[in-house]
Amino acid sequence: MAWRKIACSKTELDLGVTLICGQSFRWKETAPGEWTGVLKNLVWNLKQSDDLLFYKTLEESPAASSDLTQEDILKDYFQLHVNLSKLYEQWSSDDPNFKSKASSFRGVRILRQDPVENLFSFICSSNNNISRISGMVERMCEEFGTSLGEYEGLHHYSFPSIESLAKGSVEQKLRKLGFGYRAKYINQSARFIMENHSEHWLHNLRKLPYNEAKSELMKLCGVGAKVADCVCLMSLDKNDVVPVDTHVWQIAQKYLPSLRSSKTITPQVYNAVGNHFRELWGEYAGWAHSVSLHRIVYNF
DNA sequence: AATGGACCTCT
DNA sequence: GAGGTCCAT
Repeated sequence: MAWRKIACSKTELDLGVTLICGQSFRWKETAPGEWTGVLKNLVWNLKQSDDLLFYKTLEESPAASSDLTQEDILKDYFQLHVNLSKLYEQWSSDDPNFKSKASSFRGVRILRQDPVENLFSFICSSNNNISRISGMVERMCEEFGTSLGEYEGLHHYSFPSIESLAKGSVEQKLRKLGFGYRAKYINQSARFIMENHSEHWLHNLRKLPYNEAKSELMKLCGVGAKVADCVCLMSLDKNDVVPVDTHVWQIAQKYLPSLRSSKTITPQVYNAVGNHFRELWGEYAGWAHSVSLHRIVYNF
């Protein structure tokens, strides 16, 4: 199948960074400058030039998956309607640190992910690192997802349904797959959602204001403030949310000396840090956070 | 409301 | 000890 293309500047989207920086854990660089992953139950291949985004899929969109064209699916996933260059200008003028340390890392965007994949992937993220999380998510999809076919020797699977993660045997199976104590969190959260809500409940949280969506998420086992914020930002359209991890906290302490007295991230500290960056960076603060705080990048 | 320890597995 | 959460003080 031939490559198709969308006009898209590399300064608006840097595929390599955006796909593997710890938002989604399912994209692989299958050839230099070429990434393969699953989106909307299709296997995609992506690459880019300075001003074009190229894509192809293993199959045409199944009829069931609707009126969205593949171009629409990608535009939505990468949120291409958001003018990133303009945001970089705003963050640079509002924050000298952003300007000097982060503004040259162009094209880092927040993906608009599926809330189910986003939630269950991030339940895996506690005390963990990107490469191990990626392996865990892959094994979870292989075990509980459905096959989407083979592409260049690699098998691909859908992300498991909540229903499939709610079954009784899931915790034990996940433990065998190396999930450790997170196995229970995943199974219990899935079960809680199926018993109290439905498969679509997570999607519908998009309609709620940030605070309500967050507190709903935090009722789930294994979902604290940080994971809930990641889900709000990365799949529930809460663009101004800044998830506070230990790294963000360390940096914030340099700007908010009052926080230094605290030994750990208490709820109060958590909110103070989040609010600080939200006020500093504005409506798309969570996006600025993804640019500045991606490990390698920000070294104050 | 804040603190300390435990939790799986891997580095 | 780790990009976090839970549970007990």
